[in-house]
Amino acid sequence: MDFSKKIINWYKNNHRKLPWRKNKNPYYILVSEFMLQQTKVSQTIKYYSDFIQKFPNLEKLAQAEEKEVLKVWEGLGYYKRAINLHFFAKKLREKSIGFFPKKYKELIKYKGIGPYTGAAIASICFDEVVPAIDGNFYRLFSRYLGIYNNITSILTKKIFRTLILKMMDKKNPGIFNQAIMDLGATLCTPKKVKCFLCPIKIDCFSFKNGTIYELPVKNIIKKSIKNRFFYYIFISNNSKKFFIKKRLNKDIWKGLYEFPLIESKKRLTLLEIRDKIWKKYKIFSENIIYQVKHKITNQILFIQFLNCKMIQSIQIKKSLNNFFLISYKKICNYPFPNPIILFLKNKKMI
DNA sequence: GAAACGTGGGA
DNA sequence: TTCCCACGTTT
Repeated sequence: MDFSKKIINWYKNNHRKLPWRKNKNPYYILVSEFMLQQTKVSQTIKYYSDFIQKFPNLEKLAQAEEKEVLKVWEGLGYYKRAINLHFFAKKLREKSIGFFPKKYKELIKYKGIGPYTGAAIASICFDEVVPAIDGNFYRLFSRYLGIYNNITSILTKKIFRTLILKMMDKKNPGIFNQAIMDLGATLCTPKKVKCFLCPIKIDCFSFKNGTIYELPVKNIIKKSIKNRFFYYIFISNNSKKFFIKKRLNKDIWKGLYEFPLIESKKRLTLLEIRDKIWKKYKIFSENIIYQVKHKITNQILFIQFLNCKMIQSIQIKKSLNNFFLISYKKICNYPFPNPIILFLKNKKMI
């Protein structure tokens, strides 16, 4: 039995039962594949059903506002994915209702659909013979074939693509792709491999040589970590409203909402914070009422929240003219970054 | 080609 | 606690 036959047989009996695998509806695969970019299956499952319930099809997604889409995405990270997915739905509706690109080469023209996602959709939904090469593929094939090239280099990626294309099952490319992913996710894992259950171990280079953990090879470039100090001002009044605005800069959390902010490269004393808040917003702030350390790849955010009583005056309105007031009841309509969610939970507002 | 973009889990 | 790793696309 050849490689792809063994893989497909194994898949028939051992595949994971995932919510988006109930049929080949391209919209379901599209949503799941966007969520799965840089995200584990277990985390995706928590969001997928809510997303489909809220936006059951492309048309409903296209009609939605961006902040509704981001609200369902809240906490999942890489928020640009949600914006790109929404943009994709709107773009398709411009062409004609019901249209969905079916070819790999068409799919990867859209923002947010790269070689992996394009191939996953084209193969699973439309039976195109293209490998959906994700981290599982690099791990599994480098071990199986004994490839010691650095998998982060462009040349290696091309080599993998060529080799895998030859080994693919030409009749069931979608099943083949999903089978490799499942095998990589459940048996041929980064740690604690389960070779004893593997259907292809007898031909596996690394299994035969007892060198499973040598592969895959990747060059890890250690990057310096940037510290950032965020001071959020929670300006609330008696009628249970507070100021927020949307983050627009080319920075983290684009599209999410936040309170008025003072950012600094260094830690500030309470006096310095109050001074900066006064200079920027013409507001007297009070105390630090919550703090949280938030880590992102290559960044550590030291976030403190200050409270502040709202006094009606023309000066305040001017200095906060980019901000708008929302009531506590409307919190559920706006997407916020995780640290702000933590703050709102801590203050029992959600 | 390198850096940016988030979160969760395990050692 | 802290560190390290896993996970695709864009610019």
